[in-house]
Amino acid sequence: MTHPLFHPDAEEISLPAIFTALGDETRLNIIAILARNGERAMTCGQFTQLGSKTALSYHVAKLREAGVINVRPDGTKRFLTLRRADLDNRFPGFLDSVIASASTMPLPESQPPADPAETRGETEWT
Amino acid sequence: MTHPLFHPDAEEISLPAIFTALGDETRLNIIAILARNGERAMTCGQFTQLGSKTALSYHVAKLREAGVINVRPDGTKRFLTLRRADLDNRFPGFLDSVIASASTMPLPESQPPADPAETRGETEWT
DNA sequence: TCCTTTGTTCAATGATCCTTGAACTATTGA
DNA sequence: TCAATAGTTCAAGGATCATTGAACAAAGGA
Repeated sequence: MTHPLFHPDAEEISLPAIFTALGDETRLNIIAILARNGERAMTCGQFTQLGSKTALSYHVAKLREAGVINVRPDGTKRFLTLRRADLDNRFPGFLDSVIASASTMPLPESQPPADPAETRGETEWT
Repeated sequence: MTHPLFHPDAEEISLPAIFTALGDETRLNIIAILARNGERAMTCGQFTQLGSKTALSYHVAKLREAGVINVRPDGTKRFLTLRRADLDNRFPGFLDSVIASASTMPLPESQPPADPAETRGETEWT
């Protein structure tokens, strides 16, 4: 990456932008899977059930630009995490209720078990 | 109205549809104003600050079709209410967190004081 | 009855969205 | 150095979206 990936500052995250980002089934599923995975980071490659490589890249960018997730490049991979702290700080209770509601939705298919190498050392990332 | 207005059943309300409906500033403002007004119903005419007559009709229909609001025709008016019970039942805590978050957003302009005749007897409507 | 109020419908327009495949970049491992 | 991996970018496509003005419909009041 010549440019670092753009992430909005916490105080710039807007509610309509979040809703727009979550108003798509693929993206809502990404969030649901991320939440289900605890604090561990995940790579785009773990979401192939949800769409093509290109589509995922597109949707992940939307979530990032809306401020919902953080994307940290590492080698050829991108580690995705929910921006829990920022969202909780800005809209307390909102993310939890979204996750709780989203977890009642069926996922397209269960994900393959995570490769331990892919989540190593990711829990302390902010 | 030759047809009664379509409203999705409570169990048909989908999360992506709600997000899509709320992912527009005009519609989010409608919700914020409705919430701020307590349980009282409001008419489209009370939202003219948010857009043209035609635009409001469009956005109100979107919110209704997504299951976020109830629209009850009465004479030449339409009384709008949040579908609090249905949403709370289906996605507990979600609406409250949306309202709490949305209430931190500035509204385009303060609404004129409600005409008492317009809210008479509306609090028990479900 | 006629006029006003309130909101809907329609067609048109431009914008934005989502998906696709092909081509590309960057990094890693052999 | 060469090939594989992981993901991005681009252009094109069709679909949906939001806004506008003009015409319309339904109800209520004078």
